[in-house]
Amino acid sequence: MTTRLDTSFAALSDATRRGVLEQLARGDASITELAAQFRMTLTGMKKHVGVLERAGLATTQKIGRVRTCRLGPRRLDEATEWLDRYRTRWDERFDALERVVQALTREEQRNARKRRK
Amino acid sequence: MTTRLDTSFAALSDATRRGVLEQLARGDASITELAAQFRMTLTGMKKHVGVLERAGLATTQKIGRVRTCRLGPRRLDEATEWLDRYRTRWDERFDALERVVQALTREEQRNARKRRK
DNA sequence: TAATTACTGAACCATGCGGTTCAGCATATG
DNA sequence: CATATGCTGAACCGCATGGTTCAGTAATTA
Repeated sequence: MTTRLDTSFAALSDATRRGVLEQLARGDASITELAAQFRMTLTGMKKHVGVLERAGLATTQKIGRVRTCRLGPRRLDEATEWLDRYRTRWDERFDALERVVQALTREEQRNARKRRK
Repeated sequence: MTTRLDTSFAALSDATRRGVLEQLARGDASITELAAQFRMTLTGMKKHVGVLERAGLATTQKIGRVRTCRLGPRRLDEATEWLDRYRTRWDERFDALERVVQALTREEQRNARKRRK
């Protein structure tokens, strides 16, 4: 089973596609324009845009002979949400670890003082 | 060129690996335990752990014959950072779009009122 | 109408991914 | 010592990916 989260993260795992998203955030662009900017074939760029489209990160519309690409619905929320939830637990875990380390350190210092006595 | 961001996002694009991370957030685990939980070969699970390790999301340590896996350094910050930066611009863009739409709507309403006169 | 432009689809290629099996090797356990 | 356990590496499989070329088709422009 391949979830939407899978396709979102997979779409983001390519530098070219992240670049395209950043470009689209600055304004709509045609396939030709994107292909030129990233030094790539039209066909190649179209595939990347297809991936972004399937992940819901971009939408396209063909008017006349030019296909205009723009940012899609805010599907990134899912990815961000997962990272946030996960990072929280991660941080909790590291904080707990730190507390243990600090406790051990204090213990160590007490023992050191005791030894010096 | 394949950046660290690439490998981070790629590592997160698989449901099994995200599951492993969630599991590790609840506590350390051996390869055998993880393999059992996700109904998979030891070899298969080891590969997943390897991917997480290479992405800096997990670390492992072999003591005796068991390899214990735990969460790695907070490498996720990079991914979160990118998403945040990107989402900001995204939202700005959508907000701008909304303002335009609203402006057009108000214009439309004014015209409608004018027409009714 | 002729030429150019913008995209599209099929086919191909090398590489990598997710997963397996199988044959080991090292460490515990009886 | 013998056996079971836990992991590891190599090799394989089917399929997806990132990219290309080539041969179109449809829309503009001269």
